[in-house]
Amino acid sequence: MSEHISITLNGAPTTLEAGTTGTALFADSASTVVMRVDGELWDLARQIPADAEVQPVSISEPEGLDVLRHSTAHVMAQAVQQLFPDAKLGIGPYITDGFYFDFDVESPFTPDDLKKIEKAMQKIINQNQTFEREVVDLQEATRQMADEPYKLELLGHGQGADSMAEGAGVEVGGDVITVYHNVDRTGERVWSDLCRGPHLPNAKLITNAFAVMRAAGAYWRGQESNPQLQRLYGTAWPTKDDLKAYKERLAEAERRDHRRLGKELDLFSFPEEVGSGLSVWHPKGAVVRGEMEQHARRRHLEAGYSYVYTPHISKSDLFATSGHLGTYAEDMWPPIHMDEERDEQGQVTKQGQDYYLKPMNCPMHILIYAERGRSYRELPMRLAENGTVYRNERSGTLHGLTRVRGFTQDDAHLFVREDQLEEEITKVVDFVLSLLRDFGLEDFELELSLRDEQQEKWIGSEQYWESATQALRNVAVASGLKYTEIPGEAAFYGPKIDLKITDAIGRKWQLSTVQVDPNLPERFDLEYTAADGSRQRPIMIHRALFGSIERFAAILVEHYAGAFPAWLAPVQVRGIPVAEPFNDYLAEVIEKLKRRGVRAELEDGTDRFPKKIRTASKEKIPFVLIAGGDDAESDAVSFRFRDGSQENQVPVDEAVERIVRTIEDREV
RNA sequence: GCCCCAAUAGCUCAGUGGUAGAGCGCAGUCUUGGUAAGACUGAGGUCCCGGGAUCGAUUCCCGGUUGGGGCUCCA
Repeated sequence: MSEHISITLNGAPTTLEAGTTGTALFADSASTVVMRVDGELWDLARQIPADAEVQPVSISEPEGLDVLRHSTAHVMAQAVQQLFPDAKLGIGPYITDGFYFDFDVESPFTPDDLKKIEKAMQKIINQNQTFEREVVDLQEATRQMADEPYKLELLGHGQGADSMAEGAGVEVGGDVITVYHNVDRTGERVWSDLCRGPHLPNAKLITNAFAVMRAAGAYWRGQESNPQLQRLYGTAWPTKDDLKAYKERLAEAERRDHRRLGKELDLFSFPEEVGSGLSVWHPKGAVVRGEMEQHARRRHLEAGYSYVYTPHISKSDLFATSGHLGTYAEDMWPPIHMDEERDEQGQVTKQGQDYYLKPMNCPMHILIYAERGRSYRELPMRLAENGTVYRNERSGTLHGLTRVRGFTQDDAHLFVREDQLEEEITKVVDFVLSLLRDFGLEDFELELSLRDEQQEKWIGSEQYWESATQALRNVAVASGLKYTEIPGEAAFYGPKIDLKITDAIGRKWQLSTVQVDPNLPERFDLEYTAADGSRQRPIMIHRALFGSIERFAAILVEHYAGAFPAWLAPVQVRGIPVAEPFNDYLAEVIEKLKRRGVRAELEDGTDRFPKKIRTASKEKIPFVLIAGGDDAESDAVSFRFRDGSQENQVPVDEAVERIVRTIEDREV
């Protein structure tokens, strides 16, 4: 005699016997790993309540993958504590493409340990362990976690428990406290963790499509003042093929890595003698960079920007006025102390001065504005500079060209009247997008950093915030791009819009930033004379487009995997004669191209023909021109393109035109 | 800055308590006839730097430099 309840299953009303679990309901769907009950993810083993709205969640959909990875993290932690009984548990959430788990252990994990852990995990998985959910009260949770100091802290015991670390939400954070037990075939609880869940019904769903990827240090709760734990990163996928595809994706990213390609293609380097995070650009890299700069420069001039040049170094007063020495000092290089004189006793007879390398260009541009009185007729005034700045980045943060200690910003500062703000912001964002598209980037996302409700944090008038925010929002909407608003992320003086791009293999990069700033004009007491003769204060817009030219070049290297479009390619054309007798014939063709401004060269070395083809191919040269008997007879050349395709006996003049046109049109 | 790992020829990397190797690249010679590696010969090394224990260190230990993976931070 059983009671029935009605529920909504996948949107359709249906009835069930009371007490039915998800396991029973979805018994014939092997890929279902959890269920969504009234919008929340539940373990299948839970009983479905009356009137619930229920949907199955498959292992291969995003939320199912999260669960798979979270459960794999539990299995890993179980394996670690099996092998290292003294290891204390930190947190173990799922992340993009995988998961991690933090441990407090005596000594860090070795590569050998990782293999052992993986093995132990496989053993556990093969045992068909299940995950059991237990709802407990604080007291019971405390009792069960008595040996886990970090878990106790999450439960609110100990210090610092009030500030929740990111990721801690997977441990606690629901309405109730739950502990998950790993239960073996005999029904015995073999491992437990404080955890919100949900989990897979059975560990065997992990199959063998998982891997422990690497070990790294990580601070407890992400705070430097906290103890450093050992973090193990892992990944898990529904099938072995998915895991293979993931590893292939990583391998592809490695092949495209700008540090690797930068060396292989002889673009740039970081000489140890120069110093950490400081790049030098070799001839080929300088071509790519130079083309980028040249093109951007032309576009800027067309858009009404004026280029300026400013020094790399300045007396401290400038950065005191700008406020950088107050708020940004930690990121600045230590000062150079100049001009101090002392007498024989070592007493200072002439006071010295501190000079700083500039961490930003804005103060310099402001000085240009402030050099003389300005009229409202001069605004907007758009000052642009490829300005090299130096920042004292912490050594551990440096990374290839993307995070360095000296880099060149394609920086611009726009001085505008308040009534011009909205229009100018619109123009700037449109300009940024249009220029980035010239470089073959298409996949953009915008991020609006706005103020929040805490009024006292923000300076400036209501009207100013209103119009600046509205301008940014309008332009975001009009762009048709995906955008998110982040309240509270604005600088204290103004909102900003950041632009992120996704490259050819799906990685996201933060590039351009447009920031509204009435604060620096205030600090430097900037003015212009308005139409009515009154003195007014301009508003500044900071804008970097590539962000850092070096970093942007690196992004392009990775985006194109080193195979630059012809207009950016260090070598655009290589002529390869089929055999030596055709050297002179081909040399003439190359000469014609050079006269048209094409970066073309003749390969007249002693390698044999196929070897020369291979070499050109490895250098990713866009056009290989080949000439042999058939070509010479008909006053033609043959194309070999980067993809291996070819086109034979193209008349020389046509070939030249085609190459020149491809470069001019910035085609691939 | 903190934790871990690494550093050997121009590059990628083997290797060793008794001062060192491969492939590619480079140079030379002989070659060169149609789309990803012709053959041979050769040059090239302060085994990152400094200190220590050792009869002896590129190898072991300590410190530093640079790079890498993370944490944190960010263009």
